[in-house]
Amino acid sequence: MAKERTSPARKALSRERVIAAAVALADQTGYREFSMRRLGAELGVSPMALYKHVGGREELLDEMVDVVFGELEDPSAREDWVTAMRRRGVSVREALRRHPWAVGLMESRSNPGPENLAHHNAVMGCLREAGFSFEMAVHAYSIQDSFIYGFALQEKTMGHESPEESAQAAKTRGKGSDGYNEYPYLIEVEAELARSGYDHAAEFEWGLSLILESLERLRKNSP
Amino acid sequence: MAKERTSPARKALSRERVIAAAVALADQTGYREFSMRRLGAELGVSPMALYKHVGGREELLDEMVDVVFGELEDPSAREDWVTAMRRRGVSVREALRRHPWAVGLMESRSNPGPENLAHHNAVMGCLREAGFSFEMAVHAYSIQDSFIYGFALQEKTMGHESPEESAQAAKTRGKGSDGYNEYPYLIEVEAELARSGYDHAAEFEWGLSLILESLERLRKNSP
DNA sequence: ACCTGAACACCGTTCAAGT
DNA sequence: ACCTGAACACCGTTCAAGT
Repeated sequence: MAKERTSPARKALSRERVIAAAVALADQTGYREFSMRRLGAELGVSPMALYKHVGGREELLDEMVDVVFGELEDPSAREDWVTAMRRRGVSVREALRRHPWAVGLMESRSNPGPENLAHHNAVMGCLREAGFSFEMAVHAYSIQDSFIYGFALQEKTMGHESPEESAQAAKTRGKGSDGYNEYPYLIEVEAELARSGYDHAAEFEWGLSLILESLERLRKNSP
Repeated sequence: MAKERTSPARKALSRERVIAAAVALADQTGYREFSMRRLGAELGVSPMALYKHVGGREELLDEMVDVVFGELEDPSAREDWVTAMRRRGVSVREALRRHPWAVGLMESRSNPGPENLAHHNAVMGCLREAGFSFEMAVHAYSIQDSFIYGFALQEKTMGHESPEESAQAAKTRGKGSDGYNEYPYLIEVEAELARSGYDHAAEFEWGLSLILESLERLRKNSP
C-alpha cells in the first residue's frame, strides 16, 4: 500500500478550512474571545500550525472580512437603482447581524480582498449607470455606507432585541435610573420605548429610505 | 513638622489624573497600543497602582469616552435647530479626529457617563423643541448619529490626509494595482481621486446637509 | 511537507506583602 | 492609605526540532 494518512481522524488543514473555522468561531464567541490559540484548539491543532496556512492574525482577519463581503447582495441586477441600493443596504445590515465581529472591520482593512473590490465596483457601477455624475456617485456612496455602518455600530451595542424585548428592557431600566431626573428628554425616551419598544429593522429602513429618496430627487433634477 | 510627602518627585495619583493620562496616551499611541501596563509606566507607577483609582480597564474606558462626550458642542443654544445640529455634528467629527480610539466606543459603552447623558438629553431636547414629534425626533437622532459615527469609522481607515495628499496616495496606488483591471468603476474612482483628491470635511458636510435638509422638509410638512 | 514545544515579549488582574 | 512583586491565565509570533 502506498502513502496513507497516519492520523486519519482529523481532516488535513487548508487555508479555506482555517478561514471558515475562524468565521464560525468569531460568530459564536464574539470578537473579544477570538484568538489564534482558541482557533487552533477548535481545529484540534497547535496554534502554530495555523501559521503555515494564513500568515498571521491580520491576514486572517482580511480573509474573514472578505467572506462577509461575499455574502452581500450584488446590486448589478437590472432593477431601478433605488431598489437595488435598498436591497444591498438591507443585506449589509443582515450580514453584520450574523457577523457582529465584522462591524468595525469592514471599512478598516487596508488591503481589500476580491469580494470587497467586486462589491465596491458593483455599487459604483449601479450608481453611474443610473445617471449619477462621478461626483454625485461618490457622495451617494459615502452617505449610504456611513449610514449603514454607523447604524450597524449602534445596533450592535443596543443588542438584537425584538421590539417587545427592548420595551421590557427599557421598563426595568427605568426603575433604577433615578439619575435620569436631570434629563427630562431622556426620561421621555425611556418611557416611550417602554411603551412601544424599538424596532431596529424599521428604524434602519426609515433612514435608508430617506437617504435614497433624497438622492433620487437630486438625480432627477440634474442635467 | 507634621506629615510630609516622603517621595516628592511624583504628584500623587488620583482618578482624574489617571483618566487624563489615559486619554493622552490613547491619543498618542492609538487604541491598539493602549494598555494598563503602558499607562502605569507613563505615570511612573506600577500597573497595579491604577486599580486603586479606576476599578479596571473597562471602567477606565467608560470614563475616557465620557471625556470625549464632554468636548462635544452643546446644541441647547437658541439658534434654529438645523444649524444647532450641524454644528454639533461637525464637533463630533472633530472630536473623533482628535481621539480616533473613541470611534468604535462612543456608542458601545453599556453604562453611559454624565456627559454622555447630558449630550443625548440636549440633542433630543433640541429636536423636540424644534417641533418634531417624539417618533420623528427618534428617527432624526438615529439617522444623524448613524451617519456621523459611520463617517468617522470610514475616515479613520482612510487616514487624515489632506485632499492633496490623498491625490498623491491614489496616484501611487494606481501604479501597482493591476488587479483592478476587472473593476472599471474602481479604476474611475482611482483616476478621479488622483486628479482632485478627497476632501473628507467637504464630503462630511455634504452628507450631513442632505440629511438635515430632508429632515427639515419633513418637519415643515407635518401638523 | 506539515506540525509541535519551548520560548519571548506582551496582556489584565488578584492577592499577599511592604511602607 | 497607598503602592509593589510575584504570580496566574491569557495573547501573537519565532524558531529550532520532530515526523
